[in-house]
Parts: sequence; structure tokens; C-alpha cells
Amino acid sequence: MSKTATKIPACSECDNKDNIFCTLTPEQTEMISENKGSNFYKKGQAVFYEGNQSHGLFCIHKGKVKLSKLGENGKEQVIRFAKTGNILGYRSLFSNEPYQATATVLEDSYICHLSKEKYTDIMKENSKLSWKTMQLLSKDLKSAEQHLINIAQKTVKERIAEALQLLHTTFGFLEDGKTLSIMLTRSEIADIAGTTTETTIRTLAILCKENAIELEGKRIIIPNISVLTKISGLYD
Amino acid sequence: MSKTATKIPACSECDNKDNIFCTLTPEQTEMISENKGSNFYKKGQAVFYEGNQSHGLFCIHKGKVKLSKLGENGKEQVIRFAKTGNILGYRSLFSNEPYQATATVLEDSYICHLSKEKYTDIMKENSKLSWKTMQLLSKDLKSAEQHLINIAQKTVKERIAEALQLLHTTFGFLEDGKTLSIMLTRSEIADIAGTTTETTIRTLAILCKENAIELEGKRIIIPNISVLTKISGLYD
DNA sequence: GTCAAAATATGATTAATGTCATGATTTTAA
DNA sequence: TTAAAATCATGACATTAATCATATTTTGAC
Repeated sequence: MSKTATKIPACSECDNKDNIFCTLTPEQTEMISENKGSNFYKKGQAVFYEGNQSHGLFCIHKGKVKLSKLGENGKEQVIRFAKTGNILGYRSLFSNEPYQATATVLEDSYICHLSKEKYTDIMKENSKLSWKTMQLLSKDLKSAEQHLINIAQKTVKERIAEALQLLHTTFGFLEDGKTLSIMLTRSEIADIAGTTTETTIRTLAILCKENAIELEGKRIIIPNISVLTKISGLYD
Repeated sequence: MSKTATKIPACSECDNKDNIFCTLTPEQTEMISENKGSNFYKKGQAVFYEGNQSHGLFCIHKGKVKLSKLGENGKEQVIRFAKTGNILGYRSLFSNEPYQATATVLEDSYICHLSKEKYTDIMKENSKLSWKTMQLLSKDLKSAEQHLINIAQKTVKERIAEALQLLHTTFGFLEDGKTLSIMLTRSEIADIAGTTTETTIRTLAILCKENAIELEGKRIIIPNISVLTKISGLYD
């Protein structure tokens, strides 16, 4: 876990405005700002590991992160993604359990850290933060359940199409408005859809042949997202 | 949704003691007691439906409930179970979204109902209830993610073995200490494990042949739970 | 720039599971 | 009590996707 000098500003200067901390008073913002730690993470580095003791929560100042768990056979399953402004590791706030997933940085990122205690202190005096936290948990639960039903009932092709849509809704497109702004390996895409690397390669080729996507190495271009939506939703 | 005269006591007299309401003051308990509604549900009846407007949350006074969602192909997926003392529908508290799942009663049950407003009013003045609610959400999220990885990575046999264990940990055994106290159809078990009815029938027969379980119609006997644990956890 | 390692690609084969069909058994309701 | 409906059971077959093998291409470190 490398630490280098970063240019992360005080929380009051941070422009991640629509996140969970937006309801804090200036004093509370100042308090977390004084107590936070900031780190730089290089692509591929882990922020925390599944099973490790939780020491607090993380806020992504700028970056992209995947959360994954290992199955009993050692295969990875991607649970969720997080991006600039999102927080990580907040689930361990409510129990003394270790982290339930491993957070891995998908591209060079700046991430702040706040201790459990500071966060819960603020929650105690700011019911809006509690409320926001519950909404966040509730939202994550909803998507986990949706992901479950997708993996349980859809074909690989539908799941891959859905995985690409998830990457789009989470990380968006590049400036050209059609190229996914995140580049993953085929194996990482497989770990989202719950399939193998080979099947993912073949399925992406099929989607390409059907003009649902275009492939330029790891770059994935989605000219028309509704084509993917159709593929992911229907049994043909 | 039938309503009949029930013998549900006031909340202060209710002996579901280890649930989310155990931190309430006597006044708060009195307040929810006065505002609750109580209903009797016959086996098979729905408490609420996925997609319907949420009007509040439910507390199972006595009974067994399954929560399920419909996939896009119309196939049901069981998300979670709930039993005496558990609450249902609390997720819709944090957003104005409709219920995300259908709650169906697995055996005749008595279930109370409390409006969103009363619950959130109490949360505002009782931070312990907020805390408990967050713990509950967090626990549900954890098991949803575990369920996801199981369905994504395990074989049908392992998933069925795991489903039986879930039924055991949720609902327990009959007085004999080895017969599951819940009786589901093969099709309902299939909907937990994310497989088909036929495959479930065959797999249960295999587990039976391997002496992991005994079958007496819908009655499932698990003489030694650790045998199932072993089957559900390992790739052979 | 070169080389090794990682990632991509593709084919052949196999295993797991879904689908369809049919009959037996159990449950439910009149 | 009995008939209808639902559930359970089993076989045959089809299909999907995993596995194994082997090139080829890309990437990253020196």
C-alpha cells in the first residue's frame, strides 16, 4: 500500500458534492478533514482485503475501484464498483466483522481514510448522515439482489451484456460518448458476469458480430446502448 | 388479504424479545402498539407484492415468510426468508420506491403492520433503532452477496445442499432435532438454489442416496448437518 | 528495442444442467 | 369420498457453457 505525497484538498474544498457527506455542517466537515488520511493507490493495488480487520471507511477522492469476493474454489466474483465520490468499507461500521470484500483500484486513485469512530461520532449528532447511510445500504442491497437474480436466471450472453451496461452506468463513456471509460481484462469481465475468461472472449466476439459493440483491444465501444439493453433483457 | 380476529397482544406483551424493537422505551413501544394493525395470513397468501406501493413495514408476530423476486422470464427467485420476530419491507423506508420483492407466507401467520411515518418518527428520537436498522440492512446485504457468489460459482448439488442449510439455520428443526420444520415444494427449493424443479428432484435423490439427507415426502430429514456443510462447501 | 509474461483467441471435447414428455403419487377442494 | 389439480419422479435428449489444449497478440519491465 504505497503512500506518496498527494494533492488532496481539505474536505471543505473537495468538489465531490453529491456524496454522503454533503449534509455535514461546516464544523463536521472540518472535523473529518482534520482526521482523515489520504493515500495514492496505483492501478492494481488493494485498498483493503476481504477478511482483514476493519479500521474505518474510505472515500474515493478520485478513482475507480472494484469490490470482489473470493469463492471457495478461489475464483473471484465482482460484487460492486465504486468511483469518485463513493465511499467504501462502511458496512463494517455496524459490526466488528472484518471487511467482507477486497477493494482493488482499477486505475491510479486518490483515496481518503476515516476511522470508524469519527464517522459514528458524526452519525450520532447528525441524523441526516445516518439517513444517508441507510439509503446507501438500501441501494446496495437492492442492486445485490438484482445482480443475484441476473446471475441465477440469465444466459451468459445476457449477463455479459448486462455487465457492460453496469460499466457504462457506473463509469460512463469517454469524451467520444461511446467508448467505455474503464478498461478491464476479459477475465475481470468474466468475474462480473460469473463465467469463465474463454466464454467471455467468445461472447464479446458474438456481441461484436451482432453489432451490439465494437472491440479495439481492451477498449469497448457501445454505439447504441439500447441494443445491449435489449440483449440483456430478453430471452430469444 | 384476509383479516380475521386475531389474538395478537399489545407490543409490550409480545414475547419476540430479541428483535429490532427491543431498544424502544416503554412509551415508544406503546406508541407503535397503538398504531399497529394486525392480520392473519393463510399459507400461500402474499403480504405484499413486488412493485406495489410501500405503505409501511411488517413485523412477523408468528409465522414463516419467503421473499422473492420475479426474473424477466417470469421465473421466481427466492431472495431471503423471514420468521417470527423478523421485520419485512423496511427497505422501502429509505426511498419512495415500491416493494422490491414479494413476501409470501409459507404457513399460517400473524403479522403486524406499522406505517413508515411512525417508524421513522421513532428512529428520529431513538438512535438505537437507527443503529439496529443499519445493522439489519448490513446483515441482509452480507447474505445477499454471499448468496450471489454461491449461485455464481457453485454446482447445483452444492447450492441445493446450501439451500437446505439455510432452511435449517432460518427455521430450525422439529422437536426430533433432525427434521426441517419447514416444508417446501421441490419447485420452491429450486427457486432458492436457482435451478429447475426436475434438477432439484434429481439432486435431492442423489443427496439421499449419499446419506446426506432422508426424504419422507416433503419432509426433509438431516441426520447430520455437517455432512451437508461438507457437500455445499467443496468441489469434489 | 527486446524478451518474458500476461492476455487474447480459437478449436475440440466433455460435463452439467435444462427441456420436454409421460406417468405415478399426493394434495386439495367440492 | 372422490375427482381434479398439483406435485413428484424418471427417462430421453438438447443445449449451454466449462475445461483443456495450443497458438497468437499485447503489454510491461529492463
